[in-house]
Amino acid sequence: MASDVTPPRLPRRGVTISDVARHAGVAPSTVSYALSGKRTVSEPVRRRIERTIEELGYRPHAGARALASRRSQILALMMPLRTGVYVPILMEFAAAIVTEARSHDHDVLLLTGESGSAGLQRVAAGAMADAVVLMDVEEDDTRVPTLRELGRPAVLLGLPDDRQGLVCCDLDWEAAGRLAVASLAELGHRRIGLIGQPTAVHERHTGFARRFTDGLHDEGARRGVHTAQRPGEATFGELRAALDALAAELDGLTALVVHNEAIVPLVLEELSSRGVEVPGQLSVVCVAPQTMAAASRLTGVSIPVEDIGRRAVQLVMQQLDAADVAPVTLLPPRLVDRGSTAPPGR
Amino acid sequence: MASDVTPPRLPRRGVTISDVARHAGVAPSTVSYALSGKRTVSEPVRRRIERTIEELGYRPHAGARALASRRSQILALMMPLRTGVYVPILMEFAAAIVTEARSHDHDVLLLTGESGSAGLQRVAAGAMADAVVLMDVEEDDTRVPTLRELGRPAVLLGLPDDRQGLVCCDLDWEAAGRLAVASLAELGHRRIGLIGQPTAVHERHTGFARRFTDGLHDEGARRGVHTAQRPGEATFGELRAALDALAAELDGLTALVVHNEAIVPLVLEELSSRGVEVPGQLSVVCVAPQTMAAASRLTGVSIPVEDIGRRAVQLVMQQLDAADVAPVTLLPPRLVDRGSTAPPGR
DNA sequence: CTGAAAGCGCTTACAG
DNA sequence: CTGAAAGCGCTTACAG
Repeated sequence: MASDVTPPRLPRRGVTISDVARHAGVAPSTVSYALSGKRTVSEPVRRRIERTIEELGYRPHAGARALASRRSQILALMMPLRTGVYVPILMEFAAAIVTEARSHDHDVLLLTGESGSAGLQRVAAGAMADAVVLMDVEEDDTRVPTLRELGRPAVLLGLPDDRQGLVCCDLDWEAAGRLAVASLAELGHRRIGLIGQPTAVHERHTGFARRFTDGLHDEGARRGVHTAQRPGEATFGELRAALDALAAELDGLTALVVHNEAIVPLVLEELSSRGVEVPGQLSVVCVAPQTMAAASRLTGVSIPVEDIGRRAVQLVMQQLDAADVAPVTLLPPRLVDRGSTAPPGR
Repeated sequence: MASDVTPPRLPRRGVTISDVARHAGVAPSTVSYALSGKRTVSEPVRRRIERTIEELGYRPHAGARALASRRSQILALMMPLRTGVYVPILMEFAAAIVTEARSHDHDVLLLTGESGSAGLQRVAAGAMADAVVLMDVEEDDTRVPTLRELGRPAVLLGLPDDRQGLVCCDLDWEAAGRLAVASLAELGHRRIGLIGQPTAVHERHTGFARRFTDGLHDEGARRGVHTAQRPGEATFGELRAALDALAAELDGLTALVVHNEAIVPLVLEELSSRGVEVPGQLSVVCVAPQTMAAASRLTGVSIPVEDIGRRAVQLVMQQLDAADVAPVTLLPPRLVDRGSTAPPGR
């Protein structure tokens, strides 16, 4: 154990704002104002302070700042890791949220696991976080009542049934479902199948899945188009069964909508191994993030993951700035044509 | 805009430790000691305090605590999102780290993006985090010098070339490579192909990929076994080319090692569509987390993601407790037989 | 076993 | 345009 890393490395007393003030020949308050810009500071003084900060390597103590200003500059991100969710999308959300938060001078605290309400309580009531963003919100989400009690600025990614007093942000999933069907219907398709989210996601009553299928079926009904759906599970066997079931239910299926990121590559492979030409024999529309490689060959309703994440942070920052905020922000879906749809019939 | 959510919701002056003290008829310090356990508090007093805390819904102010105690109870997790990394593993690490951190009464601050050294600086020098865990460490990682300067407790997941004074934790990737070859060699295989990490990962000089291949080839050489490798990219076309190239280079290939999580399902599908029986005609060993569904049909060298993540946090906590810590902790790989290997020859 | 007090390092009215 | 001072809400020696 002779080679062990000698540890403590005590938080060596850092440079404080008073040190900076002394070296620059000003009062600590002036340093503070120079840093925050909340009061005008004369050019020469400001320059002197900036130079001193640089020289001494001064960094404001986060805790002290939080205590005095009543702002931690921390945003809590609750990201439950539930079965059936497509993890890369979660990470893309997280990255967008971190990036946008940083641009508002905030850091992001990551809460995972099932701690739900307890985590919210600890982090918000203890003033560890100024605000919170909740991901993967269910229709009847247990975190909602807690969130309301806390009375902290928050944004939910998703729409719970009871959203009184809360701010929500999401893709307009119903419009996405409509768009998928409408784009195919206008090409002349009359029998459209959907491979959707895994059963686990539906059973959990995650709103987006239901809103998407509602939009899709409703638009189909409005246009006299036959639609049918099967859940998408992540094995070839189940995928094959689902495709066969759709073909059987919709005799003469000419178009397929895939709302399941994990399955897109499998669908492509399966169709090609069956010798089904896309779009010659079957039109395919997928619902996936713009960034997803496997989806790059398919016409799709793109999920603007980065936009949603950034917007969520903006909404939370506006609340911190005491601005009025719309209770529901739904981002419109966009259809990106990548050539995998065509009029039906060979 | 009449329906807008009325915002500010000012951080309504919370209950403080003095409030609790007054209501319980004790000094604030006694409340503090009752909470921290750093001093004995008589049973009746402790009970009174606990009841009062419950009644008033008291939560210590994180910033005040950090300022007074010089501990933020926050662990920073640097998770660069680089191309070629398998995102679900990152999330599994993150989840394990959050869970273990919570069990040590710490929360996790998430740093992504390329902020590298700047992020470290801000978070550690500003006392926002007590310690840091770095993921996806490269052999010549630019964050290493900064980390050393900061002198904060830290653990690197991975082994940089220069690790003087640093604490590292990882799977023993070289042993994993040896184990994969040894297990096949002992069955009698003499020509073993490897589908490895994507080119992007190798080019970045991420140490684990090189250590794995070094171990694999070296063990092969020691045993007089022919080995060859190709990078694994995420499309069927490239996978087919790689398999063909391996078969050509190792005429009479009887075993395949797959060290690429994203590709495991594709490999299985491709082999089955080629009519190759596993393990009858080809033995397959994959290197993947135990939790990965697609790998559940293959004999594998399992990556103990959760163990590594938890251990990393333990190592960082030991440093915070001023304990001596081994500079390098390598977790041994484990072979899990799931029946996809057999002696060669039909 | 418990209390009174100093101090952690900032921000922000209050003065000038 | 700038300074002196109070205060944010805790923890931890110092006393008893």
